[in-house]
Amino acid sequence: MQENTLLVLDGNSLAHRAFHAIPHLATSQGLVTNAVYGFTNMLLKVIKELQPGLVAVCFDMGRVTFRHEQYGEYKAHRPATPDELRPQFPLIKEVLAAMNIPVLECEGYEADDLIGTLVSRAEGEKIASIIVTGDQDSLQLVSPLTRVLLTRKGISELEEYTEGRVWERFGITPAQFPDYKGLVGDTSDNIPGVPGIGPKTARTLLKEYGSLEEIISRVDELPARLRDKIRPYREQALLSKQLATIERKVPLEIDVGALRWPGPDYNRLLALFSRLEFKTLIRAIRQELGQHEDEAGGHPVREVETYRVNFRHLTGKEELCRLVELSRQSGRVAVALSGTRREGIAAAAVALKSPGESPELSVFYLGTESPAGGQAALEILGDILADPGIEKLLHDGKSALWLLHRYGLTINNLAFDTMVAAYLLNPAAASQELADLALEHLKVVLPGRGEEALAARADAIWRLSELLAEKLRLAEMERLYYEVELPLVTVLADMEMTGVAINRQHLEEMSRELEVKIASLAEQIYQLAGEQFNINSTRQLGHILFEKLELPVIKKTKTSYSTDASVLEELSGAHPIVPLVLEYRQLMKLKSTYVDGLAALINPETGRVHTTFHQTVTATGRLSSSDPNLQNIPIRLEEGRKIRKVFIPGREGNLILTADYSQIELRVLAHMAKDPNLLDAFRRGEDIHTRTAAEVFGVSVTEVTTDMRGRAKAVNFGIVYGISDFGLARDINVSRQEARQYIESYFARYAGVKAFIERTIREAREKGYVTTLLNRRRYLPDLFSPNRSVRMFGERTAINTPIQGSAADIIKLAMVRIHRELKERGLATRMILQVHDELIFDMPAGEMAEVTELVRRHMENALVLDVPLVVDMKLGPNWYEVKKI
DNA sequence: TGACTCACG
DNA sequence: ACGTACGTGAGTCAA
Repeated sequence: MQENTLLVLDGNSLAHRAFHAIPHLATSQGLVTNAVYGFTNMLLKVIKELQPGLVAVCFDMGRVTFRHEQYGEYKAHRPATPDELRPQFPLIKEVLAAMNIPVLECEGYEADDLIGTLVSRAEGEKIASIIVTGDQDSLQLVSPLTRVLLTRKGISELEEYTEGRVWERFGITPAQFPDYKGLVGDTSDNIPGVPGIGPKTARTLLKEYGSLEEIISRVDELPARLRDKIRPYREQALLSKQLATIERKVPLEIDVGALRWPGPDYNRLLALFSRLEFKTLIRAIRQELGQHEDEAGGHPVREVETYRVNFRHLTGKEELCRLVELSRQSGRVAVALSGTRREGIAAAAVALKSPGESPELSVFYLGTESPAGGQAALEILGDILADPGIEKLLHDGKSALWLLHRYGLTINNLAFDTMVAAYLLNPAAASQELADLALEHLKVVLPGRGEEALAARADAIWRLSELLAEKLRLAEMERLYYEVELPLVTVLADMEMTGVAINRQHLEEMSRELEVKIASLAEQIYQLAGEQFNINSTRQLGHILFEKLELPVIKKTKTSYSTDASVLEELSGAHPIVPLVLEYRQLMKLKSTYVDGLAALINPETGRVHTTFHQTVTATGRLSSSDPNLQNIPIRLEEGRKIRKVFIPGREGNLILTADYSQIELRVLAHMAKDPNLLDAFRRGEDIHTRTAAEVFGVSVTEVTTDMRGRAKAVNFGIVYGISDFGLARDINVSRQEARQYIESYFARYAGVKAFIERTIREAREKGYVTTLLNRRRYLPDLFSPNRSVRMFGERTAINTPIQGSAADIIKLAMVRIHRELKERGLATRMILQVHDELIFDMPAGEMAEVTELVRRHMENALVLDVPLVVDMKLGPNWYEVKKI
């Protein structure tokens, strides 16, 4: 700690910098926070680096300062503070209050003057100062005891100015800054200076004469050219200097000693950050606090209210049996597990309510690994979890199911999952971790490790369940939660555990074949390039194509030449190396991601891949899949499509059944928009793209060419994505004007769709969010961005999310019902994958009639829309050779 | 870790 | 004069 260092920040200057440096940031409720975030981030960073003993932040106050009295035009052309920034100042001051950092303001003075006054006083007491600002004017305050950190492009990069550095950079001493400004002026502050005198002349003059006053008193010595420039503007120059001079004697009552910094009020800070949804900052603070607590013999941070709960560590058989009793009496338990999928369950904590007891909520800890009673603890846990008469509340129930899986244990009656509930309340949140939810909703910091941490988690799950259940009710998402998302947790767990069988021999064969092809392509590419290089490196490839071979540059990326497929396709005819690179890329992708990547994830025990489905990741309500991602297995190009041959049924005599919704998103659109033309097309069972082509091109359905249909298909896609002429033009390779025409004639023929789009955006602006058919919600803070392109992005999202999200609602509802009926009927067919509009099953051939009927019935009737939902089914010995049935 | 590229719906 | 299609995850390079 630098006990005798004073850190002073220019609040106004830094807030402005942060506002312009941080692209856009807002809470889920639309509160704009970019400047607060940027400012806070920077503040925490400098404090951490500099460890100052004294801290203050200065702000401007009052529109009129003493400088305006000296010169009415001072800062006359300064643009008004943006509307998005102004309300962020009080928030910044709240952050400072929570940080225990004094805010200094004085009527009629600018932040600079307060800073000047503070550092002058500090110097008087031999205290070193560091000024952080984005304003060059402060450089005049640099001295042997005072340094300035100036923000450089953005806000987090700071450049340190000592006396030496000021001289190097500007060729003047810090004290000469006002003189310099007096000559050169400053357009941003509307300080006039002397017309015709630029930085170079000013520097030379100051080097020779030292000060502006000296220059003026000896103006006759100057060469005629300069003399005539300066003489008529003597008064203006002196006034300019006066305006640029920082006042160091502001009548501040505060003493430098009073700025001694006691450190932050962590509780207040965390509560504020959770209100502002600064997740990363919260995590950083929690981590820092964790470190402090771990320091042996160090001082635990007492002012932080880490959440502590009383709990009982159960060991004896009797006590454990008693827990089952208590759980039954309670009727519901919140359970937190610790451990990993590799190593198993290490411990569990159970929270339950004992009527009449005080406190009502009791928490129990069970060590499942301890030699004494570990086995018994696990059995007791298993009994409680399996008992359908006891409601289970968990955070991330699917992970818990996986942890229990190896012990042959499961959960019956999963009554609440806080992770999934929080996701519905704000699907765009960066994290749904329990610690973050506890902070956001319960305003407590969960402890990091140990028995008390697990106990606190169980307790928090109980409290969050009650809180989030009420929030779901208020948001009218109870049906979506209890009928779809919550039961889906178990469905997804079953799908993951079943896994997908893989033909490993076939996969290895493909790997060898690809290896040979890739090596041969690489050889040919090196030949044509005249050297060996890494074809995978876009930088090296760019060098070869655009520098060595001098091919025309079509497109640039932020950092260099673009070499993506669209560029290479355009260059295909220009040099024989280009098509080879395209083919190399394609095969390389297949080998590394799909062939070798997939092989690496085959579980040696089951011979299958067990993907993870993520239920709380996407902003729209879709699922995602990882490790491996089985939702992006190639299909569009034949070479890649062959990968699907390795996805096989898990048992002899089984088949792969696929069932996909036909045009589900356009059907959802037809239903939501109630457009007569679109409704009619689907009710008649027409080919939707052909019909659209006929409408847009004004021909009869029989006259539609392949090309017309292709364009119409792109228009239909575009509508769903929130269309733009630019995007459409790029996609189908026509002029922007032509794309514009297609869109116009589309909207002329489908006026209901146009009205739907306008209505959706309007409602989104009014409410701040959009909803799906089952009332799934997505907040759209982008709609309120001051940045036009961000705002338009928000508008496209407003269109796409209800459509994409409603399709997700529908297929999830179908999945829950299909899973339930397969189970009820005791069928051996297993649902193994979901790919957004498609379900894939591993099915005994003998169950075909029953299962196809069941699947179709649930998928087509998941929701009743104004148009029929149509499902296409395919059957085969693997995922490649499936034939329509 | 971010940028780039590319696979899917 | 901008800068754009919506939603994901994985592999690779290069700092």
